[in-house]
Amino acid sequence: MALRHAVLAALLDEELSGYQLAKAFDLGVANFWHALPQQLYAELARLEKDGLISGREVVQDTRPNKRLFIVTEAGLAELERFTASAAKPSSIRDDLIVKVQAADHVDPATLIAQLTERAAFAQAKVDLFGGLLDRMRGDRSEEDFLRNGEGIGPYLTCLRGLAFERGNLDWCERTIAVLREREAARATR
Amino acid sequence: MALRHAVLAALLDEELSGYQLAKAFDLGVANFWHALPQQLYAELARLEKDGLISGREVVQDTRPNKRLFIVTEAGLAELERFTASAAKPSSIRDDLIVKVQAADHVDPATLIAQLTERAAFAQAKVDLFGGLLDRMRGDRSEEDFLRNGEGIGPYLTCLRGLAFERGNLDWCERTIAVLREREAARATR
DNA sequence: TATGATTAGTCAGTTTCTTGAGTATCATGC
DNA sequence: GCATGATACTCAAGAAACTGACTAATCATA
Repeated sequence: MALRHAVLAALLDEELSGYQLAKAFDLGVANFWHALPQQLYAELARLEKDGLISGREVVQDTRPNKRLFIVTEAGLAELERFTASAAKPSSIRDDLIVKVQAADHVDPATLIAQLTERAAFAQAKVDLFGGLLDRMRGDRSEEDFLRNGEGIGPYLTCLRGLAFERGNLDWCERTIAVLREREAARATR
Repeated sequence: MALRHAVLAALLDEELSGYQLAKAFDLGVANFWHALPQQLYAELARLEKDGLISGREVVQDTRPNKRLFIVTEAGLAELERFTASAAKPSSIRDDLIVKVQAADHVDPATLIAQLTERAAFAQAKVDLFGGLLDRMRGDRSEEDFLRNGEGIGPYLTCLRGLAFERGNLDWCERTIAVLREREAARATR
């Protein structure tokens, strides 16, 4: 039951529709969780049923109507309770790392192609997160913003996302370089 | 079906029992995947049924008997196929980051406690991975080992694990510092 | 004027992961 | 001499996540 709390946390700062939430949780801005639209709509229904969020219908004439959700008092209390509960340690779960684990038994060129693709993806995320941080910070310095600003939660999680993707990028580049060097060494042997 | 390939990759370098695998995939050395014993035993059974690994009974007199598994030719081919298939981008999924996302609405002291705990955990992992890397590398330099050594797959994945935990550690410490400073600023206001 | 993309969602089915309990033997420490 | 923990594994049930298909309107573009 952690998606539950991720949704609550996302709805704290803005009133969002299921559709908007889905965009945020899809590959993109979701630097602190990931989920598919189906999961989110289901979770929103459960959260509303349990009184942790409340939705209001917004009638639109040019677009289909939508429902916007906000966190209730009960929802905030639930988040507070969640925050105090023990967190399980996060661990990496990544196809690409599994592939590299098998590096000694598998075609290096294939691996390099995969790593290159991932590096590009990571770079795009780094740029995206960089931009998001700039926007949140406005014209203030990071130190000033974090000391005195409002809404630092999203900023801090975005910082983690940025560092994570930088880590991905560095590792991909390093690994590509290693594999290339070994290929070159093998060719001249 | 990625646990499947994670198990195959883990069995490439050593012949392991389900129990040993479980230890590796539990909180500990599993720097490239995570799974519980029940999942692993089930996956091993499936893999053997599909002919991707083969097990042999080892009779022990002081301990319960065990079955050791190795990857078959078919298993290696399956890994090769997997390596060439598209990898889905990995994303973070972490309770603690959800909690920090809600930082503006939640008790800072609770958050700091959680972050401190996680920082200690991350530090332990950093130490563990550092030691593992030393052992794999032996007396060679990292450059030399990665250029000419054998079994660099596990080394490279361990490097990613190390960087990831360093990232966790840095972020926890930074976030704790920010929360403390804001607490102090609030107290004097 | 089709074609595809975007907004806004729903439904069904399957796989994967987690929780919890249980079995059995042997070694170690108090 | 009895509790604790390690080795080695199994079974069942439930929660969470993923796959894939589907409705229905509007807007952009070629």
